[in-house]
Amino acid sequence: MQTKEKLLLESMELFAAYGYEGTSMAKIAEKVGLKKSSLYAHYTSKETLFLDVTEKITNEYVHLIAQSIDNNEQSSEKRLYQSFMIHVKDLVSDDASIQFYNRFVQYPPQNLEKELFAYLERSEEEALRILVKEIENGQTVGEISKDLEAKQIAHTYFCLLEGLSNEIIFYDYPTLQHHAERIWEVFWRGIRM
Amino acid sequence: MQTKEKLLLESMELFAAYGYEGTSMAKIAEKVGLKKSSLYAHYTSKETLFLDVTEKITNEYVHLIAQSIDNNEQSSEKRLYQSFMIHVKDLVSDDASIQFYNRFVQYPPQNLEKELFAYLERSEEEALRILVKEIENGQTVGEISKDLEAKQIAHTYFCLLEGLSNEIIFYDYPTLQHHAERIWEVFWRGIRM
DNA sequence: GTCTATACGGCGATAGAC
DNA sequence: GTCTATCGCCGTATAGAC
Repeated sequence: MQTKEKLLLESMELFAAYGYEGTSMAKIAEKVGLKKSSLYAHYTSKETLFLDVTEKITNEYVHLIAQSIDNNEQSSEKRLYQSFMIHVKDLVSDDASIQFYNRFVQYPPQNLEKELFAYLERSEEEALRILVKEIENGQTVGEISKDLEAKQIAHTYFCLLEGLSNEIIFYDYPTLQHHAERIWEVFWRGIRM
Repeated sequence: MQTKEKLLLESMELFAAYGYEGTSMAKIAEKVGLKKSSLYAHYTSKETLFLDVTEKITNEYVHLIAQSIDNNEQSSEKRLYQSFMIHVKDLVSDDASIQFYNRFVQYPPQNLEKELFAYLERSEEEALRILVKEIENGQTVGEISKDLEAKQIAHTYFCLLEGLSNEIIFYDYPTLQHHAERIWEVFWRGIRM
């Protein structure tokens, strides 16, 4: 792997775990196996490095949502459930890119809010669009109630995923997965025909 | 107000907004109206100040949950809805203590994880206990489905609140409130008799 | 209890040799 | 592109006068 790629990956993991201010260029350098001054041969500043990571992660996020929905399940219910559980699996398996995304959506570092927001707004809209499409499909085939707006349902879906992401810290994999299944049960009862 | 009280309050607001590493003793001092060296007459370190804030906030959090449930509505549905919307109102009205709580539940500062966790575990359990009690009551009087466990429903409830807290950054008050009402609709459909 | 002054370390970033 | 050396700044924290 190229040094620059490695730099993006390793710094992303540190940012996800310790935040922007909690991650120093020295720590990144150590993880990559360089001296910190060498990092500046690849990036002119910590800020530009962070924003490059952000760009990469927001693109991956949209891709992940699209792919998880595009599974081989027959019914809309099963497709949505599969997608939901894939996301949960990524959460609990310590997927750093998901953690990076969730962390900085909520708590952008000072002075970088504007640039960050530009990336995140784009990906949030795109992810919502993908989900709304699938839900409308479920409404058309008569699986999902037409009393609710597709957008409203999609918002609830993401809201639950984000809520679940907050609980990783308290529970282990089997517990959270079980928990996610119970939450899905409540959600599905809420939107089914 | 005593200096020490003011110190707790003002530093809490800064921690909530900018995180632990993002908040310096100098900034806290400036907000309180002191020089930063004077803070050390009240607290021996930034860490002990932060942990004192944490203790205060976790106590307040449990109190808030208890109080919001203890409203004058007649039905279980209305009591739970009221409580949900009070929490949402606090979220959108920039209630710093709620933001402090949510932020550090998810992203504890390095080296303080253990101490923080001790406080948070206690308050999370207590808050869950309070909600479970109200839900069981709703099941007894026949408003809420007995097909679901009360604990499972309570978890979903908190999960939605936490998910909603993630969205403050994107929406204004009326939008988020409307959004919360729509989410409640889905939730209630999911748990009602 | 609050101030001024200061210690000391870590931070992001740069210069220049190889 | 990576290194050593170094800069200037800001972080937490302390000493001592008032």
